[in-house]
This record gives sequence, C-alpha cells and structure tokens, in this order.
Amino acid sequence: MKTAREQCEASNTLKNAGLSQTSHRKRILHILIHADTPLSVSDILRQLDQERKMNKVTVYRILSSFKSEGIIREIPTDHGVNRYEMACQHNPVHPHVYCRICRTMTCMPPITLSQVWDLFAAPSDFRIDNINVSITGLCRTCQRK
Amino acid sequence: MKTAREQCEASNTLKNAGLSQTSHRKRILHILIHADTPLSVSDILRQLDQERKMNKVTVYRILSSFKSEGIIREIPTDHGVNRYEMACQHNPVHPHVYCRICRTMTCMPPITLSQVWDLFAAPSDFRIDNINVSITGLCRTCQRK
DNA sequence: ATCATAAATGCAACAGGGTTGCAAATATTA
DNA sequence: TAATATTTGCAACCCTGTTGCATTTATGAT
Repeated sequence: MKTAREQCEASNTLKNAGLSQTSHRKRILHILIHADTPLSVSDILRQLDQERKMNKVTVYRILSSFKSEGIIREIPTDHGVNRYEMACQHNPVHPHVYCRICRTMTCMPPITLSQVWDLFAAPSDFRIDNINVSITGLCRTCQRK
Repeated sequence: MKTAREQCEASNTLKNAGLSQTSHRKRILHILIHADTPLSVSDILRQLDQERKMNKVTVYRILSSFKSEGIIREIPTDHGVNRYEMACQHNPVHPHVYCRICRTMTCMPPITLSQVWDLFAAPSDFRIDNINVSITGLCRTCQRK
C-alpha cells in the first residue's frame, strides 16, 4: 500500500501523463506534492526563487499542462487568483475554506453540501459570507470544436 | 405573494440596505434584476454604455457595497473574472455551470453535492472537468481586526 | 555517443481585471 | 437654501495571466 505522496512521485506522474521529464516540471511537482494548502502561482514562484529563479511564463505553461492532464486541480478565488493542488493527494473533490482578508485557503474533509451547511450552522471560528459550487467544463457547443 | 423580481425592486432594496438612492445604483440594480445569468463587470458596463456611459471604478465600488450588504452574490471563475447575481432572486445558494471555452455561466437547481454527481454521472450534454466548492468568509484571526 | 528534430524555456511586451488618491459633482440634513 | 457627507469620474497604477519569437534543452533514430 503506497501513501498518497508516493503515488504522486514526480517521475511516475510525468511518465503516466506522457509528459517529458524536465527539471522544471519536477521542481514544480515537488513543491506541489509537499504543500499543505493549495498554492497560487506567486506562492510557487516564491518557493522556486529561494533555490533558483524560474520564469513565470514557464510556471503558467507547466501548470496549464498539468491541469490538462488531470495531475492538478485548479481552485478559483474571489480575488481572481487561482490556486492549485495535486489531484492524487486530494481525492475525492472536497470543499475549500478561504478567508477574504488574509487569503488563506484550507481543505475540508470531503463531505456533501448539506453537511457543509450543518457544520457551519453550529457556532464556529469561521464566519461564512458566501458558499460557491462551480462545475467547470465544456458545454455541448464547445465540445464539437 | 410577491414575485422575486418585485421583492428585489430597486428603491426598496437600497432603502433596506441603508444605501442612498443614486441613479447609478438604480441603473446597476435594474440590469442585475433583469439578467438571466450571473453577469461580469464587463457585461454590466456593456449594457450601461448602450444608454449612457458609467465609469468602471464606479461600477466596482457599487458592486462592492452591494456585496457587503448581501444584496448580490459573487461567483469566481477559472478565468479570474467574477460574476454577480441578485441574492434575493437566487435563493437558496445553488451550483453554477461554467464553460471554460465560451465562458457561459448558468444556474442549476439548488441540489446537494451528491445529487450534482448523480446528475452528471448520467450521459449529459455538459462534460465536467472540475467541481469546486468554496466557502468564503473571515477566519478567526481576521474577525478580530 | 551524436546528430536532427521536436519540445520546452526565457524574455519582452502586452491585455484585462481590479484598485487607489484626489478633485469635482451630487445627495442628504439641518 | 446652505453646509456637510457621500458619491462619481479620471488618471494612474498593480497584479494575474497570455502571446510571439528567439534560444536552449530533451528525445529518438542512426
């Protein structure tokens, strides 16, 4: 029985997705695998730059390919900044809690929507302003193109 | 029994929220009330400009005050563009379906998350890439400030 | 190993959403 | 109607994310 972190190991992940084994991709995977919250591009750049700089365009392109291959999941926020988490470590899909002031995002256990409501009906540390459920994909028209 | 559109009527909405009755606010409310999908700021500006131009800063500020007062609900998208819907016309909170190509957003009936899964497990016109559940608000630390 | 080809990366410049400071215009209250 | 507080417009700006093109790096066949 492998742990989620082993299953997500960089070179296997890239091989399974049919992506070439570049040092850039491995570095970004390494950061995502060891993150304990979903990361933004600026979070990733900051971590990369501690060791060796990487161009932001490269980061965007790598994340874009990871997203297409289903390696990572993208989470939009109110502030227009997307965050990313490893799909294999964060299964199944689960709610995220986001503070609109300090912009901290944390993962919740994978429960149903009505359970989310129940959870926050009780007195809690977190004051909810808004709950969003978004289903993103391709509409019928755009699938044909 | 009033219809949702009557309940949302502009001058009452502003009065209840304690906001002054400016023509700008009424124009934006009018557009939101008559929208059949959640609108982005550029959607709103485009509609406004057909009649008489309004500065985009004003639109952002008005939407921001509406959001603080709970008059409208904000829905983030993968593309970093927020969309807005009248809270009183769109109760309770419900999922949104968003096409990542044409960027069309539509409202779904207010069902639970597991029902959403069931709905899309069956053959469907819409191909799901990603489901996001986000709870936005204030964490304990930021509530104190 | 080495070479040719395809893919990945860096750089500069750009596009668009959203924000801030300040001056001018408008609404509210007395 | 005048005084004050609020709202609006304008210019300039910040940040996220994208595009085109030149350069570098990985891959696959010889």
